Amino acid sequence: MPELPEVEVLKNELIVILNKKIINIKTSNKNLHGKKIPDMNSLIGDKFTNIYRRNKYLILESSHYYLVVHLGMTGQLKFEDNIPDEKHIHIIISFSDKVLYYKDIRRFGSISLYDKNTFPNYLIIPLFTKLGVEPLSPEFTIETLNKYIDDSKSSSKSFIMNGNYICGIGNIYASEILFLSKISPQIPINSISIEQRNFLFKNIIDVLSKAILMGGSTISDFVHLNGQKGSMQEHYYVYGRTNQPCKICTTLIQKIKQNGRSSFYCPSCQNTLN
DNA sequence: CAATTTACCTGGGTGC
DNA sequence: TGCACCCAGGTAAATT
Repeated sequence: MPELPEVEVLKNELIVILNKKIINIKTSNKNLHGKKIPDMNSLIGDKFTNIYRRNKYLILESSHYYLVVHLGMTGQLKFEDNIPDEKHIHIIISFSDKVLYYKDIRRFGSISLYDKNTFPNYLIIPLFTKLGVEPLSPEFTIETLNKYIDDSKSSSKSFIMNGNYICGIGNIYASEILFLSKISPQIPINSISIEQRNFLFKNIIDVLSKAILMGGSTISDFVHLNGQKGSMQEHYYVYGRTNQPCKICTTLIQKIKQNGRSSFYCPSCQNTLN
C-alpha cells in the first residue's frame, strides 16, 4: 500500500493527535509481520508531541518513547469518534474523545516501541541507521544520486527501490519515475547517461511531490486518517496499464517481472538507446 | 559481500 | 457454489 507519499500524507494529518492524553491502549494477540505486538501500556497517561517520517516509517514521539509504525502492504491508520466493528483491527489508542486505530488485513506492517533513554534521537534507531537519503530533503542532490549510481550494479528498477540509496520509492512510483525519465527498468543503472541522471533526479522529486499533493494513491487499501481516498492513481502513466496505449506515444504498455515484482513500462519511450 | 529469493499474511479475481 | 491457483503497494532474513 503505502510508499513515501502516502506515509507523508498521514504524517501531516496526524498533527490532530498531538498533545492529546492517551487514556487507554488495546492490542490484538495476532502477529504483525510474524512478530508479537509489543506491550504499549507504558504510553498510557502520556501524549504524542511530534510526528516524523523516515523512509516509509511513521515515528510517533511521546515524552519517553518513540512508537514506530510501518503500514506494510495493507495497513491503515484512522482517527475517529468510535471504534468501528471491523475485522483486522490490531491496535486501538484511545484519547478522551477520539480513537486512533491501526487496521491491517495482511499483517505485513510492524509496530515497535523504543525508549528515548536508549535512543535519544529517533535517527539512531537501528531500523534507520543504514537507510539512504530522503529524496525530498535538501541532502538529496545530483551529487548524492551520482555517487549512489556509480556504487550500484543493479537494474534501474532495483536501484530506485533500494532504500539504502534513496528512501521511500516503492513498486508504483518506481515504474512512474522510470517512465517519465525515459529509462528502461531493465538496464543497469550505472549505464545511463549524464542527461538521464539529471532527468531522473528531477523526476524522483517531481513524482513524489505530485503524489503528496494528490493525497497519495488509493489502489485498494490506502486511506487518509479520516478514511478519504487519494487520487494519484488517476495520474499514472504506466502502473497497472498493461496493454493500454502509452499516453505519450500510444505504444502498448508492457508488464514484466523483476525480482518477483511487476514492472510496467513503455517499450518505445523507455528505449535504452535514448 | 552485494544481489537475489523467501517468509510473513488475507482476500479478490479467474478459470475449471 | 466450490476449489485451486495467481496476484497485490512492504521489509527483514535467508540464501546465492
